[in-house]
Amino acid sequence: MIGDKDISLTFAKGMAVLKAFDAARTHLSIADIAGVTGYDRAIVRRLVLTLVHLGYVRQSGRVFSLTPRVLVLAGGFLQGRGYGKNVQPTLSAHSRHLEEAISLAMLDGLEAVYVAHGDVEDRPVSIGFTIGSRIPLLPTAIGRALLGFASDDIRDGALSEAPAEQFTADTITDRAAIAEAVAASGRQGFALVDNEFEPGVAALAVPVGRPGNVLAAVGISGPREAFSAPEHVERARRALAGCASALEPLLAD
Amino acid sequence: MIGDKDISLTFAKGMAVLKAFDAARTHLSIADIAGVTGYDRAIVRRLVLTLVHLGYVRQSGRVFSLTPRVLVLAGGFLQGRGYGKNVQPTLSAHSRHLEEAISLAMLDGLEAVYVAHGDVEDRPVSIGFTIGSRIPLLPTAIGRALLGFASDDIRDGALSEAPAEQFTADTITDRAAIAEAVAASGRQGFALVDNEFEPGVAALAVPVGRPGNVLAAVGISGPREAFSAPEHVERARRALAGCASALEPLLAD
DNA sequence: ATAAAAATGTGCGTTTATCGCACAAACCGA
DNA sequence: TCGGTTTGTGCGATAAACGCACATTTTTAT
Repeated sequence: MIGDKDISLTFAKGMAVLKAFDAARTHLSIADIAGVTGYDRAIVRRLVLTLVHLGYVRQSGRVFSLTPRVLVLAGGFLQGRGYGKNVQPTLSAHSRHLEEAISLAMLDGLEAVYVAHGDVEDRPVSIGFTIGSRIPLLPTAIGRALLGFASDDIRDGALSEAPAEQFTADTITDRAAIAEAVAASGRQGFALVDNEFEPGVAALAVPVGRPGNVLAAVGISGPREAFSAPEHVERARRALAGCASALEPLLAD
Repeated sequence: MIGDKDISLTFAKGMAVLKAFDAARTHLSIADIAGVTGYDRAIVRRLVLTLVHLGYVRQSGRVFSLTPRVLVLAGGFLQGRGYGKNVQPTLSAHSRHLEEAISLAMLDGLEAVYVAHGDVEDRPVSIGFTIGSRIPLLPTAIGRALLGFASDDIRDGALSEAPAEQFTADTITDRAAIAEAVAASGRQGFALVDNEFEPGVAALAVPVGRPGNVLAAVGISGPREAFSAPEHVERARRALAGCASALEPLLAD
């Protein structure tokens, strides 16, 4: 465990300021950031000006916003693992073959993060996820696929601590019921979620990796009607499993 | 100008440590990071352990590497501007229509950064760029398209300070000649680069925005033979110009 | 247009966190 | 197994950061 003496408080505060800029908050004043982070206004001022100085944030009057330079930090992760050369083409090829846009996500604490995305023609845009989008674990197919193959401690931790928010009328929020759904996902090697996260939307996901060591999950989503035929679901499941197999060697460190 | 007293040195050091992880360096030891950043080993140790504590970096033995959580920082930029709902679908639709994978990049200091990417069937993967990939300005179509529409000070600064590296035998490295090519790009509203950045590859790019206020650039690349027919280039230019027009309102702050 | 409220800029004394060195311990490579 | 390299750690010194209060600027409401 990292001791207090090994933590740089100033750096941690700085990262909290950087993190204050998110999907819901793009243009923030010093007072806004102080509100979000809880830090004194003078602290926030120095830290955000440091980000401006480094080029990660721009200032327009009293309002600050992120610059594309923050993408370079993500590029450090994606480029370093050859995502552009290997993962993305694999995902794109399987998306075209399945004629569904396949997404790839990874566990990140008590949620998942979109890491890559295959594209296909004329797919309806739902929530509009991008690389870096956060996905709740408990009500989503990708989340349940990840947890179903996660190690015991990670799964149990998420099942007891991840937010169990009501997204639709059908969202299961009872943690015991979610645990059972996750266990079933683990046994059958896929997760199917119907109308629990996005109204009118179903999703199917398959883990990448092996039980106890989940690297990622791949999944598709669409109007729930598209998932009502069992043979269609089975065809999609097989295709996602094929995609997962192809991706596994590319994602192993 | 931000005064020294408004800069947090510790936070700036921390960001330098985070930035040490890049396309070429994914797994780094404390000694490696100290080498890359020039900071004392003890400083580096505290800062990288802070990143581990915050979940952006993982430690395996003596080696540290980025986690998917850094993508969430990028998500702050992408999600906040609706890239998933608006920019990406527009880029994808234009890519399918043109039957070429169109990339979107933005200026970032003395280089450009890939921000989004359209996908098409069976496109050869060249360098394997991803979101966050850095692109040199002087030898690339996207770079020249950006500079051709940039404000005078940005363009002149880049022309004198951006690296003028020799990527191929055909790379123009004479700054006066590059300046002329950039000026031509600005006048004609597009840049065409042939075999200057990737051997055997040509690229075409169009700026998004208006002269003096460039928001981004869109571009395609492929085997130079594909760009040899003037009517093909003109067709692609028109399509990219249409894509740029469609994207402009989406990218304006 | 004006006044009040809110936000920001700034200086600076105080405080705390960070620095950085040296030695011990652990790890790695030959 | 041993030597070289790297890392862990403690801790006194110091620099950086804190944080408060007042001045200034900006914004909002009337």
